[in-house]
Amino acid sequence: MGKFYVTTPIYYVNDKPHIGHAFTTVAADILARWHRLSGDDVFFLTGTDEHGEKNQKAADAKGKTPQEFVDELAVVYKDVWKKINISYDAFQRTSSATHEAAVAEFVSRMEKNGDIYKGDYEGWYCTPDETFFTELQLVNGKCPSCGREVKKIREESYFFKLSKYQEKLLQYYDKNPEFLSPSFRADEIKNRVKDGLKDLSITRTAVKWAIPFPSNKEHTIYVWVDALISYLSGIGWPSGKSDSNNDARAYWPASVHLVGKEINWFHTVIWPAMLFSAGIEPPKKVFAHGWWTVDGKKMSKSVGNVVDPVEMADKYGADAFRYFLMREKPLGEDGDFSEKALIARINGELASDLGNFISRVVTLASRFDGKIEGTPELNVHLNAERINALIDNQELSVALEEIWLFLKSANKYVNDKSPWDLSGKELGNVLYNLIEAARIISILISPFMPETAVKINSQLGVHAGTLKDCRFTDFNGKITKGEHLFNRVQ
RNA sequence: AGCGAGGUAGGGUAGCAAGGAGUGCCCGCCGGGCUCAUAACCCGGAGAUCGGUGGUUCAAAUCCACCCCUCGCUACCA
Repeated sequence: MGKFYVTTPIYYVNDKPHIGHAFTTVAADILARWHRLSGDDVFFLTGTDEHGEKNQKAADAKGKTPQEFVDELAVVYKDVWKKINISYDAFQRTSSATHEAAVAEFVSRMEKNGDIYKGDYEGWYCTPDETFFTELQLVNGKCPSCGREVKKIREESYFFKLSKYQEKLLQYYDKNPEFLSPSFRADEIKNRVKDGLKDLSITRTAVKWAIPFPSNKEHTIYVWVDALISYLSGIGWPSGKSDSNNDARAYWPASVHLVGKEINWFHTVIWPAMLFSAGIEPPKKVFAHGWWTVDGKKMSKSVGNVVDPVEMADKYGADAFRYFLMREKPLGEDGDFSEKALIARINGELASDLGNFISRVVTLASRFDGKIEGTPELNVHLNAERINALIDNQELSVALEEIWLFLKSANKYVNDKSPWDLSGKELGNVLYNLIEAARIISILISPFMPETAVKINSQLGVHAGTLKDCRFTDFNGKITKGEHLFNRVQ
């Protein structure tokens, strides 16, 4: 029984959550729930990244203070997570007082370590887009997003000596091969680090809605540096006080940061280097997940194909949506979302395989007036260790596949045994195997589909079990036929 | 351009590091079985020059070389 600390990125609150946010957060939720089932001491952190010029401008436009503005947006996130049953332990906001204190302390430690110096930041600025670009990003010397002229801007900035940590990072990667996950991302990062690291500009003078730089209040701290430190401030670092009233400092180093592949660089290079500088151990693993396309196209506001998790949960149920996200593609890979594919999985796997199985088993058992007992026979098809190992390795879609193999073997067992032709002890034995299989399946799917697990348990008349209960034992429940778990979508 | 990932029946995937008959899974299609169940469940079948060319080998989806195609990343006012 170990400690398990999992994080989602803290999301930039410029818009409401879409399927991408939901995907990361559901995956983290399942890892957290699974580790709770296995008896681990779990802490699950999510939150919102609330500083930056964009929020400042958006707030101005609405005649609100930035704080009022982000207060409203943070609630939107919390509501969505509630809707899809996210069981986070703390929700960290970068505009909170405890976070700001943590950032100031962290940056001061970096400075004491001699890793911060004053210099000039130089970049190409596109005035209409209000965005900075690097030399490399420019397309034919023009703005890469709108194609218009850009101008060179130079301003005073404090820099972090990222370059100093090149060797130390490479050593850390080699000693901790799991840190760069999935493995196919490792070479990508290593090669780029080997090519050399440039020092990082970590303060700004133009952004006011941000955390002040402690030793020069004319400057504010670059939002990414600010945001990364939330993984520490969210568990109460350094004071023991946190916004969740929970001193959880002992959970560090994090077991796994779940991040999108677009922000892998920040988490696997900049963040561990910052931690080295502040004298803190890096996280054990950063897992970069893939992206969703929608109906084969890139998801974007202008195309109008952004998938709203709340709409999906309303239409198909939170469990079905969660199941689809985890089953359709491996966490690390890209994949495609479509309602057609979602409906296919609901009808084929949730209604037909799972729902129908529970239905037929509960009906058979509820008509039986003998004692449901016997000898385990179906247990040979259950591979709980493998499922556990797969989830430990973030292979959630394969884990579901493995659970479904067990489910399918149970469905086959019904046909092979033809319990409708049996009676007495013989029937009691078949029902025993089926009911126990149903009870174990309910435990195994509970992290993925918590609402469904509750429904199955209530039909079987048993309490929610843990991973220890995933074995064939005596059945002591009371069967009550209930509603269908999932209805077919026409 | 550099770096990385990928191209396997109609669609989607696993297999590739440690070569051994195209082996597996899901959907779809065709045929059969069953009647407990949500027209569901179970069984069988058809369908693939494993992106292309060349090489290594007794043997290549798997190793090597070259080529074609698809996709991602390329960092700093997110």
